Amino acid sequence: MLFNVRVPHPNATLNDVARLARVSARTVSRVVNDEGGFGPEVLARVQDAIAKTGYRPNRLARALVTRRTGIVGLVMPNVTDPYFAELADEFQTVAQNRGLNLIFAQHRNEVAAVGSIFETLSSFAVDGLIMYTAKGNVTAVLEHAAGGLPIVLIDQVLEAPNVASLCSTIGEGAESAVTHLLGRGRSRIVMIGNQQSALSALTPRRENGYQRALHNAGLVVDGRLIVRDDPTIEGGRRAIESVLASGVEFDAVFAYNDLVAVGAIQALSSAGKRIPDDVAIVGFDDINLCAALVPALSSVRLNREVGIQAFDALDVLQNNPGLSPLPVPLSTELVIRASSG
Amino acid sequence: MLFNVRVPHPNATLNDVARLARVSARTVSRVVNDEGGFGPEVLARVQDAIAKTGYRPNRLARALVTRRTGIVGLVMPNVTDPYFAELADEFQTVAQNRGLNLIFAQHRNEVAAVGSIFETLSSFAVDGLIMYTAKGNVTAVLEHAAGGLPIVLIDQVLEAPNVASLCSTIGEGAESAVTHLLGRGRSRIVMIGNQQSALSALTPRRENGYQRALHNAGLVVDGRLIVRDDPTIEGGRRAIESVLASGVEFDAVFAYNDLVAVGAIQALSSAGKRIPDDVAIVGFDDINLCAALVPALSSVRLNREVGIQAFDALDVLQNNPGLSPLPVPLSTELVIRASSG
DNA sequence: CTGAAAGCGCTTACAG
DNA sequence: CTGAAAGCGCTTACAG
Repeated sequence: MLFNVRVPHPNATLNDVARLARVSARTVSRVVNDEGGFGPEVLARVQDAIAKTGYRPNRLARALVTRRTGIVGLVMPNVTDPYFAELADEFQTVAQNRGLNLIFAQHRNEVAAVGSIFETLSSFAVDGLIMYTAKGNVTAVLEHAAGGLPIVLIDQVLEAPNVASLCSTIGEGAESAVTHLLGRGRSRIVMIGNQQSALSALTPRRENGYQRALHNAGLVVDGRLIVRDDPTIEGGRRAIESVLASGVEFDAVFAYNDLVAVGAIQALSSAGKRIPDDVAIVGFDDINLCAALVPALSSVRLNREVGIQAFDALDVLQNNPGLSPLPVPLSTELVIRASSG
Repeated sequence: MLFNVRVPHPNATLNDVARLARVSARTVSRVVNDEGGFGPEVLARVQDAIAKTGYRPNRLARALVTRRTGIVGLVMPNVTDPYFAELADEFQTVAQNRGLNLIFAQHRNEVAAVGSIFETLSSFAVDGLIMYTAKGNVTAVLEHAAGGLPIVLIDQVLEAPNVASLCSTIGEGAESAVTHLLGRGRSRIVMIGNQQSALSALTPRRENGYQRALHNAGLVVDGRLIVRDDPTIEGGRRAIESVLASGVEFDAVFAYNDLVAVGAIQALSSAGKRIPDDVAIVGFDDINLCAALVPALSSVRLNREVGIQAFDALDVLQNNPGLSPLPVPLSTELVIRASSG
């Protein structure tokens, strides 16, 4: 039938190209995917037809048969946190370099959100998932991994088929930060922990590192120096205000993350304390803001190769269905700046 | 043929369900999409079969025929900027509420990146694009819009079929900020502009607003008070340092954005200036950080309904192919806090 | 109320 | 070196 009743799509298809080039769809497919196995004359005709029609492969149709979408799901607590924003940026860069695309989803630490994110992403047949932990998502992870979905879990250890775990050495990083402060002659170090993680099942790795550092230096932990609040600027401010109000002496602060450190600095400044002269301070995560502050904030930098490592781990899972790889540690590095120099 | 040689997919399909429920695929489709037109007994059998097989619709296959993927492309300069991170968060929330998913891409203000982003996203047959401007992307936008892709452009005006423009009233916001400072008795107001946008084709809307506010107050612009640098903390610091070094008197600062304001505050504090006593300051964008600073930073809040407006605009474009809607203004609102109180 | 047929745009065996 | 056929998992007309 020469006259098609249906409204033709504006976008040319493989068959349109084939017709114009007077070859089969199979041959066009070979050219498009650079498979070789066609003569120079045919190649020229096909290329010409592609140019004339403005043909673009439909990746949906391709994915339906190859079972590879080229889409990876990135699941995070929230991008509003600068630490996660910077990570999202890195994952985006690595994905782009590898010709992959990212569907982005936030779970905001709500268990229900994790469930629907899994539903949605797996219905799009994503090639895999890279996800940051939300409490209580273990069941959903296991279920979808068992169904064949490769999942790279970050900062959560789970040994199961089709699941890879990358885990930052947070405890070690915390220990090195506190050891650094001790080495600078500070001995009364406030530890600002995360109130929320204290409530969760996760062990407080920063606090453990803090304790080990003191122990290694032959010091005992003074419980009055350990405070916990929200992992935000406001939380840091409140935490330091409470320590100041308690009248306990201190000469350094190790904060749960950089935002907490910023809040601590605010509270210290308001109280007339000078940094680092009166109080040295070290944050955690080493977000971009650290270097821009005055004084610049020392911090524990998490391995920013995590993007590459995550996609590598995904590759391994994809090429070895059912594999249950060992957890991979991600290194941490103390970055010393003026706030504790 | 009862025995299939191919390895069966772990995931059940519509046909698997149909076979088990002893109905046609068409009927299962009706149930899954809640189209009605089936008896209660059939419904029960199908639901049962869906439960037994763990069937999940394959959205790729559905999209291939419906020509709706449920995926929208979100294109931004970069998420590392807290302003865009907060916007990404908002778009994400609205998308989730509407049952849509976001493929996320950053162009980092590189023209080449915009081109490849368009290629990729349109090959996935996304339902539409929401994008923040990169200089020189007009051709690519027009080309893909002409091809039928609905595009919502934010902070860039372009009248073309299948393109909607949402544009913040940045000039008005700037004007209100400066008028507010004048009303607080400040008359020597430093304007920190963006060096980069000065070089681009975009008119410096904040600077225009600044000038209008002074003009309305019967004041003349002192060119020595207008400085330009990068839109970053460091840029703000450098800008104020240069003004301080020049010896020109000033009693207020209006900054290109909040990060610039933070840098300005740092430079002012280092110089022993008190805020707002010696120098009042107003930022732009009203990122979350503003409220957390001490003193809290006044800022111009851009309409944070932009998420809803963008998706609404996309809806309109999708339902009216070829439409070239009028640009929609997005309101701005001055948020007064301690830094200029 | 239910189903058989065709097709979305591509790739995968297979044949020559 | 090239092509005809079948099929990925779904929906869209259409028929009864």
